[in-house]
Amino acid sequence: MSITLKEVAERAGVSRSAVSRTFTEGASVSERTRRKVEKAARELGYRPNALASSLTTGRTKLIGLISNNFHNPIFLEVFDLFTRGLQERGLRPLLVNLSGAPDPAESLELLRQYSVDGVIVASSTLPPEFALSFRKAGIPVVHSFGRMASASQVHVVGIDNIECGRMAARTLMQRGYGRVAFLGGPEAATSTQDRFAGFLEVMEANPQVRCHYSFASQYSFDAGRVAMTKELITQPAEAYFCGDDVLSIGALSAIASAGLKVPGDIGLIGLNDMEMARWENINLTTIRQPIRQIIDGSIELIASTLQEPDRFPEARLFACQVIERGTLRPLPAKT
Amino acid sequence: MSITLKEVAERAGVSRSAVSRTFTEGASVSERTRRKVEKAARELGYRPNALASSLTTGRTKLIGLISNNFHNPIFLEVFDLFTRGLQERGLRPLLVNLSGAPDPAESLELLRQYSVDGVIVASSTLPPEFALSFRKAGIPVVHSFGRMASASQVHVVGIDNIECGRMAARTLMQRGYGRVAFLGGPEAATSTQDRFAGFLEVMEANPQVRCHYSFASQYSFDAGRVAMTKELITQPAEAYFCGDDVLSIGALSAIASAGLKVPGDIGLIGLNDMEMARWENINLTTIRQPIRQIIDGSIELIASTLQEPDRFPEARLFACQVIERGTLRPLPAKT
DNA sequence: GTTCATTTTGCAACCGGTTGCAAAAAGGCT
DNA sequence: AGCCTTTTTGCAACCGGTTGCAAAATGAAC
Repeated sequence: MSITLKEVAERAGVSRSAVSRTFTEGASVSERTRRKVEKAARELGYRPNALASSLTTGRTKLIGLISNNFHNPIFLEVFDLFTRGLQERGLRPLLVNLSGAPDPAESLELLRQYSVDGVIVASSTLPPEFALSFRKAGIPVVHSFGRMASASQVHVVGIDNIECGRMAARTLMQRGYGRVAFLGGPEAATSTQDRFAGFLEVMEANPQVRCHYSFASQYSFDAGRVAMTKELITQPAEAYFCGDDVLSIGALSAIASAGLKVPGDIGLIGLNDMEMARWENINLTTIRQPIRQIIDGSIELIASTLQEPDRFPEARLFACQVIERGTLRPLPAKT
Repeated sequence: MSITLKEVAERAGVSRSAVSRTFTEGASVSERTRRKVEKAARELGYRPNALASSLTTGRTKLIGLISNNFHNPIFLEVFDLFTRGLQERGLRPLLVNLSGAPDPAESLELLRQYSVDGVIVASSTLPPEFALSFRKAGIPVVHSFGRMASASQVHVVGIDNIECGRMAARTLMQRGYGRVAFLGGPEAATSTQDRFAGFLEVMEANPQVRCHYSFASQYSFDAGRVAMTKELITQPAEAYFCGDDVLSIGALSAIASAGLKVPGDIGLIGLNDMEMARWENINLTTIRQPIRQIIDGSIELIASTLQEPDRFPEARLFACQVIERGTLRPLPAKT
């Protein structure tokens, strides 16, 4: 079916090695044979079989891209940037969807079977141990959007979620809210835990402000909507820090349905600054997570780790920033 | 690094063929050796190398998943469903992002190099010729969300975009709008062309209604916003059929910014029924495209084509349906 | 035209599996 | 036990490449 090395060799009147060498960076071939081979290859439409060569070279240029966040619109951008960035470096993303909760261990075996060169775990909810299992199997791995453990064994690229929690709390304090709440994603998600921890830390330093919390079942519009609806039944807070923009938008929707106004009746601050947050009909005040930098950093890191597998584990954290829009009451006038 | 066939064979005290056969469906192995081999394999943590075996079997179980729609939130769901569905059948999606406009021909070569078993082109904007180039190269291909050409050479799964255009036009007619417009995606997109054609067809049968049209530069929020902003500068129509929900939402945003009301001042109907369309703060009247069926159908079709490569090209089209929400004026009361 | 260093080339073995074939083992029957 | 059929097994070749090594070709220097 496909053209092979041998056919090109025959047509060019050289050995198979000669053909292989013409297509191998930095191999020794004379100008004359190179031209003969290239001509024959062109005429036949030959392209070396990447899988066959991987057998001897040990490199497939395949990168496992694993995620379980297929309900958060921000991840469309994440996939876009990852695939583009990997492609530009000649790497091929093999996508693994962990949403249906198939056994994570199984995905390791799967990617081993396909001898991927490396793995990117793009998830803010998977525990560090998951990424670690790849490293233990000798596969270079980067955990994007992951939790930064102090003595981490794997590369992590992302943000300081604890600091984001603090930042959100401080922002609410500045606005003078007297009763606030944290509306998190799934309690098992490391990102939720950390954002919550940072939030609480600041709140404990401000005991005059009442504070409570609840958790949505997942990072999705519907879950956010359900959680906020529950809040509205009992006594809602004056302002909420939602653990993610998509939750915020679900919450906004619940608030609108209840006939309440934002930020008049209830204030809201999200996290991520996803595309929809700036849509005029949403206009969400939020904390921006620098997606592009996180992804570029992740790709850069996995690429370097392919060259140098025993590279010391590293954490790259990027600063976040409050984006002022229309879902929090304005700062009180300066005295 | 990794455990190989040979090591398992030695430990189990059998030949390499015996080991290979234990892991090959339907090969002849006695119960006794199978057990010996399985024991040895388990102890060593052996997994056959999928790439190596693909060399002889000619099957990689890799499926190229190609798209250029990384700015339309609907595609997050598309990727979710595709990856899940493929995984369930033991197929692995190799993702190719055509957004950065890299040469389409290059992506064919790339996927040939990785000897994918088949290809799914998930795009409503790529021309039929693109999918065709894979078929010509002998690679099974399904074009999802593609244009149904009458004598198509490739499998197509999707909707009848022309009929959707008609449906939108009829819906606007029923509401008694006197001046309507089509706000399409990129003019080069087959889906836009077809939706436009259907729309025009009905409008020509209703010459009493004034009608004009314009096109956004791509299927994205921003492009929709820009296009509608331009419309508002000149004399806008009473109601618009937007070629896609994401355009509609951009348009909604432009309308809101101009201080106009929907559906009071301007009516809007979209196409897709993406998740955000039902968010209360958007609440878009739209035409639902049955994503799940399209994707299940695509996967089913590519899987069958792997078995039977010369299967006759087939088109599977699914019906669409108007979803009534809040961006069109209500039907006039019955007389 | 030699001689020697350097580059280019082909041979053959290998990467990790699969598979046709013939020999060996097992099973059935008289 | 002997014969025949069926199943199981290992050998060896192959899939499409790469690569160490030694031989052949080239080029430089004398």
